This record gives sequence, structure tokens and C-alpha cells, in this order.
Amino acid sequence: MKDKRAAILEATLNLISERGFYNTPMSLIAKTSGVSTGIIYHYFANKEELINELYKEIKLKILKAMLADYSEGEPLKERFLEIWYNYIRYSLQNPTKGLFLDQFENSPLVDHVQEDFAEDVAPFFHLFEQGIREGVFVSLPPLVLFELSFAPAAALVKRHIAGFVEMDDELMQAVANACWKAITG
Amino acid sequence: MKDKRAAILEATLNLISERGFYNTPMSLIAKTSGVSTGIIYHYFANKEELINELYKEIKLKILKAMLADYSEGEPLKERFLEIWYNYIRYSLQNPTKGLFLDQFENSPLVDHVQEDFAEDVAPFFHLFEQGIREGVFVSLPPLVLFELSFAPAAALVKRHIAGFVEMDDELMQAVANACWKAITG
Amino acid sequence: MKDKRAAILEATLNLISERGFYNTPMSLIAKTSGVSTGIIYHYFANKEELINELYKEIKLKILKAMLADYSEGEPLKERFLEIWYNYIRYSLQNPTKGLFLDQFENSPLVDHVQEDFAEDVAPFFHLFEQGIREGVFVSLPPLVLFELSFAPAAALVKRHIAGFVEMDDELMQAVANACWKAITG
Amino acid sequence: MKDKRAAILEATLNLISERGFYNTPMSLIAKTSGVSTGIIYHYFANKEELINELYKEIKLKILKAMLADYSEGEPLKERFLEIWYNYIRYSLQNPTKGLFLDQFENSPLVDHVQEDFAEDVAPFFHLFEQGIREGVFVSLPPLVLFELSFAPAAALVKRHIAGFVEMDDELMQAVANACWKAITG
DNA sequence: GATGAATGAGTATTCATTCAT
DNA sequence: GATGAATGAATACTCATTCAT
Repeated sequence: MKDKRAAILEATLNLISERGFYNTPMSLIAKTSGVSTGIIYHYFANKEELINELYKEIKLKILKAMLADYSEGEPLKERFLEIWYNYIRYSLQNPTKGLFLDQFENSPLVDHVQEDFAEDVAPFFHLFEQGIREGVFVSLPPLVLFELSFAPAAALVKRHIAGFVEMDDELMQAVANACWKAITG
Repeated sequence: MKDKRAAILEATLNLISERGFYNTPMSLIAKTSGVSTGIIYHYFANKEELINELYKEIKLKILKAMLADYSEGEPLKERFLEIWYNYIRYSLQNPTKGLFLDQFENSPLVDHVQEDFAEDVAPFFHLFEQGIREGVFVSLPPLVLFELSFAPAAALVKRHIAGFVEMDDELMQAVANACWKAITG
Repeated sequence: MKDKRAAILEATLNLISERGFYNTPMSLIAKTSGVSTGIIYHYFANKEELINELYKEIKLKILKAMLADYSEGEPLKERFLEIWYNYIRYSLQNPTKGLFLDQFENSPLVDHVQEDFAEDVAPFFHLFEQGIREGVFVSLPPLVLFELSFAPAAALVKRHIAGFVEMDDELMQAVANACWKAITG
Repeated sequence: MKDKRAAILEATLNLISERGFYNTPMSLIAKTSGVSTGIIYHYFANKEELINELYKEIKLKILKAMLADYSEGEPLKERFLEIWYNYIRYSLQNPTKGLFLDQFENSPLVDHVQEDFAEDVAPFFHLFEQGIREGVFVSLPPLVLFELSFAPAAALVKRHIAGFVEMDDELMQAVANACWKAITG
């Protein structure tokens, strides 16, 4: 059954997001997901692969969530804001996923397999490139525009989860506008 | 001698920034800093305290670097940009410190002792509050303005270190402008 | 298998009785009992629990040995002497157990869980209480009668093991009589 | 100054009696006695010698206390009881010394240097031998008479300290009589 | 005599991974 | 597929002892 695989991944996410990688032994993952230690090695070659697999899954989910209902037919600003709001909403609703990604991506031992997501990330770059071509966005590398747009969003979601700001609709809108302003000439 | 304490902290920073917390055994810290394991426990109660101490030291250094030559007499924009450039320059010149902070601040086991730096962080908040009062900045919580200003900077430094963007003077200026635009009405 | 657990306990008893607690590393227990260090922690939470468990086991065995074939139907003196001889015989035949108990019970770090053996110790107290009621024993707290009866026995077994006295049948009988005299009016 | 040596011995006694040998690091002894670690090694070759020295000192003190005012001129029973009461009183008033001795004498690593006290112990053996010669005591090895007399006393002092019996004057007298009865024909 | 920084071997415990059942 | 007992290398931390000052 894929049930077990899924249970393992879910337990791993929950445990790691609140205990960290190294504080999450395989035995605890096994107990939490209701399986034996041994069977984890049937689904994943080792702990590293389990975590990489989890990373890919979460990364894809968040990218898909950002691009839900995305259509290149709509006007640029609407598309940008839609993506932006999707990101914030998904992050706020899935705090464990964000915590996991933060840990993973800030771990020095992990090589970031950027290429794996090339296809999934393409729409973002198309969007930024189109904006530059049309003279709406400042002429900077797409990755730079990406960070100007989403780094503050990510940071503020963390601050919200930590209880330092209250991310309500009004604030979200204000921040969205600020990000839009940052990248538009 | 404070020599040994300093050597331990330095080795810890270098090792952790490239191997991570849990991949940096005390024995390796000892060997790298040229001391015995035992003496580490003379200067620090345990590994956790060693790392917390390192965190405080680095955090203070970076805050001090950002506020070097800072004077409330200068115009708002100049002060903002000075801090902003100081931050980028220091981060680019001290990549290990940034990597260490990222790891530390994204570790779920660590309670971030925000208060410890209250005094050192105050000038930032004064700056943002003044900007809001004078109608130059959008009226948002100072912490939000802070993240709008610095989150992209931090993200792009990471991208630079990872080799995905080339942070030259021109790009720095463009990003600085974008951040300034983000927070100004 | 309970085999391993038993092997661990046996090795622990032998090692501790001749080397002491702190001179008996877990690694030596593992090697002596032919298991890995790790598996010890499968059967016992930690070294302390292993030793407490061993204590309970030994204490129970010695109490059971003292009360072997004990029947409240027999005359008081016979019952007393039977217990007394059982104790001496068992102690002489199991010198390591005695050495272990002496160490354990004289360790200042251990709380003696008297209650755990309440049930197993009850027959002794019934015996002393009956003797007092019937006017055979001096009217003293049962625990005092107990020590008057068994403390010399225990001390002399130690002396025998250390080679300072030779505990033959004749001496045993003489000491048994002396103890009986001590507690009878 | 002998002050330091004495301070070290006193701290060692107090610490060991409540924490045990192995839980009493030299550094703690140093701190408690208000000296440096290094200086301990000026007065004692090493930890073992320190503890042996302490043992001898305490053992002698307790033997001297038992024989205070002892005079071979007095009648046998008076002499016996005087020693017996002296022992109990001293033990009750110096519980740390008793705890230390119990630990030391039940440690399997220690060879009991019986001979060291031969001279100090002689009066006891003279007493028992005289009693046997005069037909007052049962004809048993003096060491056996010794244990019949003092083992219950020692055990009951422990029980008193542990709070299981209340060793008041009345009980002391009763136990003294019982011990006397044990060894007299 | 006196200090306490320094050493490094030694210890309890953890945990990824394997494998007999 | 599934279990969980078993392994043993790895790790944080301790502490008797030394020695430069």
C-alpha cells in the first residue's frame, strides 16, 4: 500500500518541523507513523533519501499551490498577485511545510537540486521575463525579481508563525502592494 | 587567556557553517581549534551554550557593522541606504557568519532570544518609525518594513554565495532602490 | 528471548560484585555477557535501571530462599532456625549476591524501596510478632528483632568470605543459638 | 598549615557520605574545602590515598571513642557495656562517618588493612578472651563475639538514620541487654 | 606552597541500518 | 511485504592528574 509510504512521509514532516532533522530518529518516525523501522527501508533507501523525497514532494506541492488556476491569459498584475496570495495563503495554512523547507534549505549539507524543479518554476520566470519585456518590471535577473517579490512574504510568514506580527488580510494587501512596487519601475 | 576561547568560537563558526550543527562533533572543534576537548567545557557549559554564545557574538557583530558610522543627523534616505549597503557588504565578506545565522535561526529547537538584542536593534526601529511619522514610509509595523527592506537582501546574498546571481555594485544599487521603493509610499 | 536479558543481569552481578558499580562500564557488561552495548538499552532504560532491576531480582531470590519450605504450622523456634540457616546457607553459596547487595544498600545515592518487598517480608514480621505475643521474644519492634537475628549472620558471612573466620556447621549452630538467645526473654 | 589538609579531609567526608566516592570529583572537594585542585596533590598522592587516609582517621577516631575512659580494672560487664554505648552514641552523633565507613568497607576494590588497627583493636579482643577464660562468654572466636555484639548495633544505627526505628535510651538499653545475652552462656 | 588552566582517556548513551524470522 | 531485535560506531561530556606561572 502507498498508505504506509504516505504515513511515513507525513510523520517525518511533522516530527522534523518541530524537532529538527537530527532530533528525529528513524525509530520515532516509525512509531509515529505506526509502522516498523524495517519497513521504512523498504520505501526509502535511507534517511537521507526519505528526507530528500519529502523535500521534493513539499516543494512541488507549494509550487503547484502557487500556480493553481494560473493562466497566462490574464493580465500581468493579476497573475502576479494571484501567485503571491496563493503563496502566502498556502504557507500560513501549512506551517509545518514551511518550517521543514526552511530547515532543509538552510542545511549546509544539502545540495539544492535546483534543476529538479526547472519545469515547475518556469511559469514564474516567464512571468518576470514578460514583465521586463513589456517594461512593467525593472530590468533585473528574474531570480532577483523573484526574491524581491517573495523573500519578504516568506520572512513575514515566519514572523507570523512566531507570533511577532499578525498577518491579516489588510496587512497581506499592503505587503503585496509593496512587493509589486519593488519590482515595477 | 581569551585566545583559546576565541579560537574555539572561530573553529566552531567555520565548521558549523560548512558542516552543520550535528555534523560538527566537539572533538572536531577541539582538533580544529588546537585545544583539548576538555578545555572547551572550561569556557562553555556545553555544546548548546557554545553555539548560543557564538550566535550572540555574530549577531552583535553584524548589527554593529550595519550601524557603523550611523548618525541620526543625516537624512532618512541616506541613513537607510547606508545601513542597507553595510548589511550587504558585511554579509558578502563574511559568508560563514551568514550561513551560521541561517542555520541557527531556522532550527526549530532554538528559542530566539529577541530581547537580548533589543537595544542593538532599536536604531532600526527608530528609523522606520521616523519615516512613518514623516510620511515617507508606508504605515506598516516597523518589523514589516524591516523585512521588506532586508529579506530580499539576505536572500540575494545567499543566492550570490550559491553562485546563482552575481552581486556586483550595479545590481546592489538596483536592489537597494527596489527595497526603498517597496517601503516608501 | 529472555536469554539475553538474563545473560546481561548475570554478567552485571559478577562484574559489580568484584569490581564495584563505577568500575563496571556498560561496555564490559556487554562484552562479558556476549551482547552489544546497544541491546542492553533495549532491555533496560539505563545503567541505573539495570542495577535496580538486578537488586530487586536478587533481593527476591534471597527472601524466597529464606522462606523455602516455610510453614506457619511448625513451632516458633524451628521456623526461626530454618529461616536463619537458610539465610546463612544461601549467602555462603552465593557470595557475589551478598557482595552486590552490600554495595547497593550502602550506596548513598540509592533510595531503598522498602515497600517493594513488603509482601515478601511479611512472614518474618508475623513470626516476630507471634513470638512477642506468646512471650517468647523480648518485646521490641520486629525490625529490631530482625537485626538482632540477622545482622550478626550477615557480618559473619562477610568475614567468612574475607577469610577471617571459618563458618563450619559447628560455628553456625553456635551463632544460631546466640541469636536465638539475644531475642528470647 | 595543617588547616588545609584538615579542611580537605572534612570536605571529603561530607561529600562522600552523601554523594558516594565516584560522585565526588576532586574538583568538588577542592571547591568545598576552599582550596585549589592542585594543592590536594600536595597533601595526598592521589584520590585513593586521600580516601584511605580519611578511612584510617575515621576508623581510629571511632575506636578511640569506643575506648574512651576504658580501664581494665572495672568489671567485665561494665566494660563491655561502656564500649557498646560509646559505639552507639558516637555513631548516632557522627552519621557521616558511619555512612563513609559503610561505603568504604563494602567497596570490593578496597583491601581492608586490618593489621593497621591491630593495636587499637587489641583491647576488644582482650576483653572477649578474658570473658571466655572466665566462663562468662560462650567459647567462640573473639571476632564472632565481636560481630554478635556490634553488628546489630551498627545495623540499628543505620535503621535509625534512615528513619525506620527511633533509637531512644530505652531501646538502646534493651538492645544492649540482648547483645550481652547473645554472647554470655 | 598555591593556583587553576589544560589534557585526554574513559563512560553512558543514541541511532542508522541490517537481517533472521 | 513486515517486524523489531540486534549491532557497533559515534558523540557529548567528565574527571584524575599535571604543570607553567
